[in-house]
Amino acid sequence: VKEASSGQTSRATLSDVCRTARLSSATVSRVLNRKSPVSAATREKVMRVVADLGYVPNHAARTLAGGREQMLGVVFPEIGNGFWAEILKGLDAAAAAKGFHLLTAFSHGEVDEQELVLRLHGAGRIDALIVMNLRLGEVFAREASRFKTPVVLIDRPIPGLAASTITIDNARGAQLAMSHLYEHGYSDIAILGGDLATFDSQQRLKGCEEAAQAAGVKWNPDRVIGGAFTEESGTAAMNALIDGPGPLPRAVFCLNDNLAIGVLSVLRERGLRVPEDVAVVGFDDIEAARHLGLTSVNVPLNDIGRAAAEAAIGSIGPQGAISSVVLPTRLVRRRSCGCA
Amino acid sequence: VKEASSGQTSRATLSDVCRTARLSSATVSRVLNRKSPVSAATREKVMRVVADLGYVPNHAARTLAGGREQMLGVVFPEIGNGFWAEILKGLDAAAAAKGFHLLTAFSHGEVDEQELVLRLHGAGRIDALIVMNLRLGEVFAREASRFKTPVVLIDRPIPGLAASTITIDNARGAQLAMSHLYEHGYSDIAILGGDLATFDSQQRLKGCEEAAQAAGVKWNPDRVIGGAFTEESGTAAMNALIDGPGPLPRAVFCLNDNLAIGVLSVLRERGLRVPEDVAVVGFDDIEAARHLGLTSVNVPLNDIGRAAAEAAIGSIGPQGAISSVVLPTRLVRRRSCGCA
DNA sequence: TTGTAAGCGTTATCAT
DNA sequence: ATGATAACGCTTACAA
Repeated sequence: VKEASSGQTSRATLSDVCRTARLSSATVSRVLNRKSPVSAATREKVMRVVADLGYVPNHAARTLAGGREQMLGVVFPEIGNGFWAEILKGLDAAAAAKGFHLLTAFSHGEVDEQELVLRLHGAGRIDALIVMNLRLGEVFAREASRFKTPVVLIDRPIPGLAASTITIDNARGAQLAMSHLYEHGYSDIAILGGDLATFDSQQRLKGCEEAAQAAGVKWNPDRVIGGAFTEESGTAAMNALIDGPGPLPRAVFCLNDNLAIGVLSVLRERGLRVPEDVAVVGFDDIEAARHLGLTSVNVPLNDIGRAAAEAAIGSIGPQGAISSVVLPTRLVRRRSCGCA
Repeated sequence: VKEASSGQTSRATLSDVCRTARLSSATVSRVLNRKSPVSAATREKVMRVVADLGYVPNHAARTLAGGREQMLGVVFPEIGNGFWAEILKGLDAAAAAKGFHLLTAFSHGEVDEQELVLRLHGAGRIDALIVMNLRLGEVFAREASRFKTPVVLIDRPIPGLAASTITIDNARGAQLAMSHLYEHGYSDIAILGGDLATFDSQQRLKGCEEAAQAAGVKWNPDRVIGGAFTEESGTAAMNALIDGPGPLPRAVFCLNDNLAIGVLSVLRERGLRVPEDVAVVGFDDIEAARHLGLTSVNVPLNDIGRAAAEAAIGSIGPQGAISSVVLPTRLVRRRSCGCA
């Protein structure tokens, strides 16, 4: 064992192993990489020396010599609901299972986002890139499509970018929520959304409409209220609903839980009971939903991460293939909709 | 621009730049690394060619040639309260500001933990390692102290490991909480903890005792109840408190918010009002605290991340130094303690 | 100020 | 089955 002046172990190298084992680098490399012909005796000797010396292959050298980075780049938006935390766990589990590491980064705005993506790519630090919910436009998509590094999109496809995508069944989730509300006997349901032009919004709205048709209820676009996907937007919309000229809806379906949290607080402050006066259902099933007894559409975050990692790893190399998976959503029933 | 058969851009290399600019690799490298003497004209020419070719230095080669990885390893416990999410953001911001990337990994249990730490080290993929709240024992510490890679500990120091540490002022936080409760006029306060042998627990308990002394209240160790740092443990303890022979405490200070959440739910179910019948204060100020109106001791997660990244980066290389910082905690007052 | 050349630690292609 | 040896793309003394 070599000792540096500081007294710390300086890494053993391949040639240290070669010297000690009296073998060539080729042979040692072969046993280390489980490549073709090596005698059992040689293999054993090498393994012993490796263990003795505490040798661990240098990653940079390996990569440079043609290997893979064994690393997945992951870019999350800095802002946002914090979904990425649970997704990241799923990513990690799946990546670790296949010997991959995660290089995570947060983007701050669109410019930063592009720079980040380009930089991760360019330096060749990653074998594949996973990006979530970003604002990357089509111009960027065209540029990105020239990358050698495969890309996995979480949340929505980007037109013009040949990338794997992991999405959830937004329409089905919304449909489940609305159908459940109809089953409770509520027919006048207001729908609170954020930016209605969003991919997610569009899909969820489609699900709402399908549920209405299935329930034989006339679809009323006037009951759909846009805004932002925030708590504040929820309180504003609910206040408007109460103070406005129209009748108070019997139920409110919020296109995400943040909106629902805002709605719930308005309802409580103004003395309206949930679900007796107004029933409320959210979307996303964030942790707060549990604490508030909010019925909500669950999004399988962990599975999303897992699927993303698998898609990413599966798309690496010449054998790699683009894939896209849609994960199921399900309704979690709590107090706010009228269930026990 | 070279084109691979697939039609994708294959990365330009240093020598491509050299050839195009009619300069030597040394010169180009110098301008790229802002090293000593290069004429303005040369610099400009190189920069133009670099831009033209879309050249980005290959990271593996750079590292192999003696550079740094520019990468911080981050190991979080897979289980746990999800604190790491916010901490990670702080880490990312501080690391990105200094041109470092983050290699994140989750540990599953103690064995996996050690293996993970050793592997990240061994492969030489990281310049420093940041670990949070792990169960690494002293045996491991002795081994780890021989690493060349510096280590930063988040949450608590490990005896025998020369590492930088980022901790919070647990004692002060608990003291603030208890003092506030005393100020409200409550003198009979129960303290709910998890594992009381924990570093955090010990410090928080010390703070409680100090607050009692400062308030002139006799410190009663019998009012300290151990268990686990979970919601379930909180409900169990609160039920015991209600059903037990002793008097119902006027206030409960929970050593973390999970416990407090359990307490709150018991109180609601059993018709006891908060804070009129029993006041409750938690510790950690997790997001649920806001939704529940729970007064709690805030932990500056983002700052922890930032401090950890800075400590890590500051400890790299021969100039590196071990540092340890204690971050302040503060009380966030909401309904549950008796404040508006 | 710029160029030459020797590594850095692996992998992989030849021979042997 | 094993051994030379040439890449891989970059940094950095040392020369010029």
